[in-house]
Amino acid sequence: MPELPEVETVKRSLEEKIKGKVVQGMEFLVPQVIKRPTPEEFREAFQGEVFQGMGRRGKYLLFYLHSGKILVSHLRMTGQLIYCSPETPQEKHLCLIFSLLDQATGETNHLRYLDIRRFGCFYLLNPGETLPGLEKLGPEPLGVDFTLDYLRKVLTNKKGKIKALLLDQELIAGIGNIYADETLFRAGIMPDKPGNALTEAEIIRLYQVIPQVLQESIDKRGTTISDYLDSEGKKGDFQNYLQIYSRAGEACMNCGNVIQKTKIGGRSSCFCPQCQK
DNA sequence: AATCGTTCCTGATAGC
DNA sequence: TGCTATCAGGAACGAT
Repeated sequence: MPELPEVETVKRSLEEKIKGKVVQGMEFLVPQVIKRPTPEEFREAFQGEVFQGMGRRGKYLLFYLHSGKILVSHLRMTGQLIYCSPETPQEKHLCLIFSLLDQATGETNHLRYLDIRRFGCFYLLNPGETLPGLEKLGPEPLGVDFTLDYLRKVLTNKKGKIKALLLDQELIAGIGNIYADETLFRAGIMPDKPGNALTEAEIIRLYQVIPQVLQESIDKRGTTISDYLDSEGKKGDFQNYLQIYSRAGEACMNCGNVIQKTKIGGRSSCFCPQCQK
């Protein structure tokens, strides 16, 4: 499932490929992934548009267009953005095709959106327009706004379970189930501990470990558990470095005890009862 | 205000 | 073999 490192990897693997390309046409095989405006208006608005560059905010991908409009994409669980030749056979779960023209060479390529579960979504925003989910995002955990003071303030304030707090995009942007489990294991904190029960030492450890895990995963080009691929169709590598996520029943690599699994906020959560307090 | 359950959706897997 | 049930889960939404 794409979280911050996976979305960042898609951005990095796609940006140079689409920069300067002209949108020649589009096909909507599963129009329901286009949330705003209507698919018809979406197609109309894209006439003659040029991709200028890309950005990322939390788990959202941003495509900056020549007109000043922004195409926003969220991959949710199983979304994939693939850059390929128009000759590539149509994939089973193909939802959208953008045909992109390179004016220098006259070549056309496809930017395709695939999504097995169809949870992903696209929005086309006019200049100055925003989305509730995007606007309310908390600070980027790899950015300067994510400070120890911020984390301390936001946690000591909350009675909810720390795992649920880490998944709350309004508190910190971009952490999903994989990296929530990984950070809590590395910080030695039980996932069901209330936010306001964390000690100062635990908050400091968490503050150090969050950017560390995310950056390590970006360096390994993300985690591929089942579906995630980058824009070249390549798997990530960080699944080989996971210490706790999806390892219930296995031995903890730190103490050797059996890794446990529980549900927190409706999400499966793996933890080591020995190493996490 | 905060927290909970439900919804969207398909595929892998378990159990009979 | 072939059926049904369960699970995977991000975020919007409604209910409490």
